[in-house]
Amino acid sequence: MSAGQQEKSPEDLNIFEAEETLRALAAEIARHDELYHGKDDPEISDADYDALRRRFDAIADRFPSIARTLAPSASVGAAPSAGFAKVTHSRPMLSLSNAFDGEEVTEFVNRIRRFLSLAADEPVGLVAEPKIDGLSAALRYENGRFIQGATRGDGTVGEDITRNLRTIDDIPTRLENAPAVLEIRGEVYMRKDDFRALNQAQEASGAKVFANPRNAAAGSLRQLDSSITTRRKLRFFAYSWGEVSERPSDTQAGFLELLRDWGFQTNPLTRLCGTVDELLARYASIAEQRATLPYDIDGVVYKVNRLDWQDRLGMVSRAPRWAIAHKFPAEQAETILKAIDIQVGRTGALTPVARLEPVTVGGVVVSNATLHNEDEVRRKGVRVGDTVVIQRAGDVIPQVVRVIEDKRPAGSVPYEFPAVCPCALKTPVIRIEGEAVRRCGGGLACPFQAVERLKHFVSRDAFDIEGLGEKQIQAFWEDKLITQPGDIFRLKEHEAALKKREGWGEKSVDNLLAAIEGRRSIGLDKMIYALGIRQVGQATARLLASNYGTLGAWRTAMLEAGKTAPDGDESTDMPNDALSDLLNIDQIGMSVANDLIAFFAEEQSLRIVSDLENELDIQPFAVPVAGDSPVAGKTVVFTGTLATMGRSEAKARAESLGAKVAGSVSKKTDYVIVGARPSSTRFCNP
DNA sequence: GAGCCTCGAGTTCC
DNA sequence: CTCGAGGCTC
Repeated sequence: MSAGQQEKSPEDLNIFEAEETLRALAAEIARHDELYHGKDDPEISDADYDALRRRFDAIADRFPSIARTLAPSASVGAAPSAGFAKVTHSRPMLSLSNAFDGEEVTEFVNRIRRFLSLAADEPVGLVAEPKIDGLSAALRYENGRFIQGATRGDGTVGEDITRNLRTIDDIPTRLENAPAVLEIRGEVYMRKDDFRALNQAQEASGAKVFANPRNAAAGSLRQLDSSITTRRKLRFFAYSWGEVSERPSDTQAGFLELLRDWGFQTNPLTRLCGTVDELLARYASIAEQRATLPYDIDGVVYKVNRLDWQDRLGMVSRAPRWAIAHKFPAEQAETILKAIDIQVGRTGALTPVARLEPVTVGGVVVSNATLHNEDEVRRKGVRVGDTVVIQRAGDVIPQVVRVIEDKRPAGSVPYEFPAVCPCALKTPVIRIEGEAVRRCGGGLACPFQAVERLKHFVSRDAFDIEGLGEKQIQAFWEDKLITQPGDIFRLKEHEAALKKREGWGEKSVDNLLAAIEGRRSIGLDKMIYALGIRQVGQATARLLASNYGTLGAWRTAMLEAGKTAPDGDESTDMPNDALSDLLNIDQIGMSVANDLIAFFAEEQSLRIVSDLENELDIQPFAVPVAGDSPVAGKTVVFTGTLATMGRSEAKARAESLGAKVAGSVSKKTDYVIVGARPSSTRFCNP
C-alpha cells in the first residue's frame, strides 16, 4: 500500500476491491513477517504492522468467503512466511572500524607498525578502494562452480539468496583455475542511473518508490520471486574472500588481480599506497570524483596489502585490525528543536529525546533524535527553540551535532533536567555519583518502568509472543488486564472481554492466545533474561542458567548470597559460599552480583518469579554436552596467555565440550589451564 | 592502574 | 549504532 492512497473502510469495498486489497495486504504482511523474523530488520513500526493486520482482519471478517480462498491469509500471523533459508558463514563476515579524519588514519597505520614491530623505514603497503554503498554478499564456488550465495546477515548467519544472485551479470557462474573451495565476498549495488530508471517505472505503475539506490538494491535482492530481481539491474564488485581451500595470492592487490582474471568486476579506483600521505591523497581524489561516479560510495577502505601481515594482525572484537573504513562526513541538515521530552526506560533511566521539526537527512525524514543524558544536553548546550544541525550516525541513528547559536531565539533558557520522574508518582530523580544517567527512584513501583519491563518480557529475545507487541502491552496495562508477567498466561480467562475490544476479532484473539500457549514452555536462560534484572542481558542470563541449571537452584543461591553483609561493608565480612560461587563465574563481579541480590531482596520479585513458576514449564538450560569429553561437567579456569588461541576462543571451545569456565580458582575447580602446557591444551584440541 | 574487550541499555527509521 | 560501565589482563 502506498502512502497517501485513500483507504476505504471495509464496508465501502465491493467484493472485487476486497479481494484485491486482501491479496495485497497478505503479501505485505508476509513480507514484513519475513523482515521481522527472518531478517531481523523490520521496515515498519510494530504499530504500523498492527494496523496492517487489523485492516486485513477487518476486511477478512466482512468477506470470509474470499479470505478462505486466499491461502496465505489463513496463516497470516500464525506462522512467518518461509522466506530464505539460513546460511552459516564458514568464516564470519566482519565489519570494519571507522576513521573520520586523517589523524585517525595515521593512528591506524601507527597501530599496525607497533603491532608488527616494524622498523621505522619499513613501508606498510595498503590498498585503498572506494567503499561501495550496497549490500555485502558471499559467493561460494566449489570446483569452479557457483553453488551458493548469501547475505551478510548478522555476520555469522546470513540468508541464502543464490537464485537472486544468479541473475546478476557481474557474477560469473564458472571460474577457471580456481581453488576447489573459494568463497568470494563483495558488494551488490545498483547504479544511480538504473536506480532513477527503476523509480520512474515504479512511479508510473503506482508502485513504491525507493529512497536511494541502496534500498532499491536491498529490495531487489530480497525478492522471493527471482524473476523480479532479473529485471532490476544489479551489479557486483568483488573485493575479498572467505573460506578458501588454498590461498591463491600473497597480497591483497594480487588477489584483486586474480578476481579480474576469474571474470569479476573490481573497483577501478583501487590503488596500492605506501604512506599515509598517499592514502589521504587517494581519499581526496576519490572524494572529488564522488558526485560523478555512477554509483554511491560512502568512504574509502584501506587494507594492509601483505596477507601474512593481515594474519598476524588478526582482529579486535568483530573487526579486523588490518583494515579501516575512512568515511566521508555524514550528510547534515538544519532544523528546529521543538521540545525535549523525557523517556523512561525499564531500569528507570531517564533519557532526553529531541523532538524536531521533521527534516530530510540522507533520504530519510527525521523527527526525533536521542540526547542520551544530562551531560550530553549540557555539553551541546541545546535549548528548546534552537536551530540545530542533525546527522545520522553511521548513516542510521539521528543525532544532534551542534547548535547554531546565531539562530537562537531571544529569551530562550538553558534546559533544566526534571527533578522528578514524568510518571504519575512524580518520584524524585536520582543520579548516582560518577554515573552519567539519571534514574527514577521509584524502582518497581514506577508505572512507566513497569510497562517497560513488561515490554521487555515479551520482546523478541525473551518470550517473543507474537501479537503481543509494545502497543498491546501498553493497552492491556491501562485496562489492568496485564499488570505483571504472570497475567499474560492468564489472559485466556478474559477471552470474551478481549474479543469485544476494538480492533480485536475472533481470529486475532485466538491467534494471540495460541501464541501465548506456545510460549509456556521456555528455557531457563530466556526466563532469566525476561525478568529484566539490571545488568543481566542475554549473555549473563545464559551464564547464570548454565551455572545453576534450574530456576529453584538459582533462586536459592541468590537468596543465600544475599545473606552476606546486609550493611554492604564487604571489607569486614567474608563472602559466604553462595556469593563466592557467584563471583567465581567468569564475567560476574561484585557489581552484577549486587544487582542480582537486590532483585531477589524484593518481595515483589519473588512473587513474580513464583507466579511464573506456576504458570510455566521452565526447561533447564541445555548444555550441549559431548558426554565423553574429559572436561564435561568439570569446572575449568584459564589463566595466563594461551599459545594456540585467544582466551575467549578457548573458553567457547571448553564450554562446547560441556565444561564450566570460571574466572578464578576455587575449591570447585577441576582443572587450571596455565599458558600453553601440552597436557592442558588437549582440552582445547579434541 | 591503565587499557582492552564484552556486554547492556537505549534509540531511530523505513 | 553508540555510549558507558563492568570485568579481566598485563
